Amino acid sequence: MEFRGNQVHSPKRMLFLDLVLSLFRLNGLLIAEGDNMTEALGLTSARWKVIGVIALSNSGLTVPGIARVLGQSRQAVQRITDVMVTDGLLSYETNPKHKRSVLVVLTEEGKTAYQALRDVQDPWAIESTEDISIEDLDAGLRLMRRLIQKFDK
Amino acid sequence: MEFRGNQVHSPKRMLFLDLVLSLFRLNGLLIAEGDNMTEALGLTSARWKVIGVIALSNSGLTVPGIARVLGQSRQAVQRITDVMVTDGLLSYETNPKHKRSVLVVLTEEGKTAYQALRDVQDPWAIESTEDISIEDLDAGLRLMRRLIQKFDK
DNA sequence: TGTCAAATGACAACATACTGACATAGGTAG
DNA sequence: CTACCTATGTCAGTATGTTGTCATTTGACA
Repeated sequence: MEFRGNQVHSPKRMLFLDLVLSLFRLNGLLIAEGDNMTEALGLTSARWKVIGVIALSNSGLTVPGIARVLGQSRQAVQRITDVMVTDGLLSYETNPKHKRSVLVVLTEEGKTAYQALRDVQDPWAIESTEDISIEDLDAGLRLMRRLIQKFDK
Repeated sequence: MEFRGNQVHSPKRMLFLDLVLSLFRLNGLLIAEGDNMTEALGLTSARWKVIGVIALSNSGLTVPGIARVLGQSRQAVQRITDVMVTDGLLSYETNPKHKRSVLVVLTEEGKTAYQALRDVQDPWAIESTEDISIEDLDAGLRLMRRLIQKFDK
């Protein structure tokens, strides 16, 4: 077979693959940003993701529930939450709706950590978007949600 | 301290954090898509990322160079390329510009794998964007590039 | 009620990725 | 040319995340 490394690319296809590569790259950069930002708080990317999801939820969340929000396996979340319970950031509470699947809640220490997270995250979010219009952000968000809906089945 | 979980959020800040969370989610979904797509080819996400970067580069790439494109640590890329050399997909060639830092190139088997990757990736890219306009894709790409430039320092 | 598929917890094996540390090569300023 | 800083290869340790498996619980349905 001849190597067709220079074959013709459809513009739309190249655009989309560029988008995917950029998304991979930005994903890594954002995790690094978050890690740097929360380093002083003793948090890591895996931890502030979990804290964020729990803090934003109104009702109680189970481990598989957190995993569904984050799009990760329940085992990965379980491992993180176990460590965070040991560290005092989270606690497991009995779930009236399920005998085995407990609810994950923030302890007082966890709430303090979330507040500290907010205190660094808010200025960061403002600064990061200071020269980007709300319209551009909204368009980007809508595009990603369309793609998420397409792939999340 | 009182828990301020319901405090006021600035619209732009919420929009941006929504965008970040969606990006995390979409990142995971795209990797899963790629893994499913390339499962039959014996590739994994880490591998098709490396193959893609090498195939798209005109000049030779070193391990740290691939890492820079992908936004990953050189050690992580080194581990992947070592395995891929063992498996016959890649080979290391002497770098005229550097005594120790070799160039990573696709072997014939690697080129075949890239072609097989293209054969499944192209229809996927077309199908994934069939109801999205080029303008929307381009706007999303420009937004991500702006953010990448902001964080990549 | 009895049965069975789905959800969950628990454990294990593996893949991926980061950081730190140290030695060597390359490039540059003096 | 020397000294110094950066880039790179290499090894080690750790964190994160996936998949697979099995037992138990839940919920729906005949």
